[in-house]
Amino acid sequence: MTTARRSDATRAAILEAARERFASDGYERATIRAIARDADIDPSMVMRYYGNKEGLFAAASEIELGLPELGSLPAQHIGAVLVGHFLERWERDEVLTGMLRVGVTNEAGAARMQAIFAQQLGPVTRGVCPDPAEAPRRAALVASQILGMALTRYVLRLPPAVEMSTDEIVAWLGPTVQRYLTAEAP
Amino acid sequence: MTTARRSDATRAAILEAARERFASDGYERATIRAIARDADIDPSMVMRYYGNKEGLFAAASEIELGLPELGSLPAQHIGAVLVGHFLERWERDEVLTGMLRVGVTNEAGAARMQAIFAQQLGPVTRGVCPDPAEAPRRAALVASQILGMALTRYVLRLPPAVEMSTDEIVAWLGPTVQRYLTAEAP
DNA sequence: TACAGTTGCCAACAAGCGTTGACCAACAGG
DNA sequence: CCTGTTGGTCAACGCTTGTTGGCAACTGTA
Repeated sequence: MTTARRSDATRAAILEAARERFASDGYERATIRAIARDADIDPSMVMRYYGNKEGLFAAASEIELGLPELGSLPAQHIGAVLVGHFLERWERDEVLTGMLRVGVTNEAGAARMQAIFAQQLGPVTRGVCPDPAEAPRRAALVASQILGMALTRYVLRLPPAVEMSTDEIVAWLGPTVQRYLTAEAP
Repeated sequence: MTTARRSDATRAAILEAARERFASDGYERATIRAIARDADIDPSMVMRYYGNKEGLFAAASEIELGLPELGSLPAQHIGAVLVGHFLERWERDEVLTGMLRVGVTNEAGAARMQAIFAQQLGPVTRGVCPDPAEAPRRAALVASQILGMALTRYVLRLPPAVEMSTDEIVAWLGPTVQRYLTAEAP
């Protein structure tokens, strides 16, 4: 275990500012100088503590989806629970929106996104779909619908998608996700 | 009608190079200099013919989805036809992938995307969903699923999404889109 | 007190960006 | 022929970017 450093506060401030900037501006437009300004420190500190911009991004994009255990839930409600959980997670802060934004423009961001979904959504699906060998495919289908809603609602902001309530979205998307998870392959 | 100019070939070369660059690199990283290099002309020509970078983007992102008339189709196959059409359109060239990439990072790109879907997908849904007043919402739901699949398959390239055949995708997503279009509100 | 390590700021670097204006060659109409 | 328009090149501008190294201030140890 490493002992606390005096610069921990600075490191944390940088990381927080970086997350916000990456989230709202994407990788290219989130400049180190702007991040440093937000964190009220000198740009060179960012370099000292995170090496370079890519290192900063790697450090800033460690994300926990915090998915619930689905095994203990009534099987026919899994879809709705999952959709609701993602919506809640998405509206809590801008981290996931940022990840999406960066994943689209940046190769490293896309890789990070692949890893997050494979490691965190994959296991959840493995327990509930008919043929475990098909779990990755089911997970990808679920991801396509959930990321698609996130894209239209939080990034592109298509008006009808923005105006829907979370309950309505759950009611519409829940059965879709449910089917992707538990239905027999078509 | 405007008569042909000697510079039409140059204009077209710029536009084509711009579309490819915007598609593969996104708005920020697609530099005017790189576009000009691809088109084998001087960067200043881009400025002369398209004013500035935003003008070039606007000119390069006029997109025709070319959606079919759904009125004449068997009502229960609309979903599958729509999904298949989008997949085909998406794989034909990189224009839509580029639009997606730019729409995520750039305000003007997002606006353009809103317009395209409102003008081209909106009318299609209006004819087939139970309550015409709900058409925009239905269109947004359809867009969420179709754009979500495009995102995971063509931009993020999640392996399971890439490996699925177009037929499989149509079989999985078709019923979803069908339900978003024609089912009673949940 | 002296000294080494850490933390931070400052000024500068090279490179790349969008953009501009001067300048030349080819053409068109009189 | 001259003249004005069009198509195109070239060199430069002002600015921002990521990144670097030097230098001052602080902290903890001996």
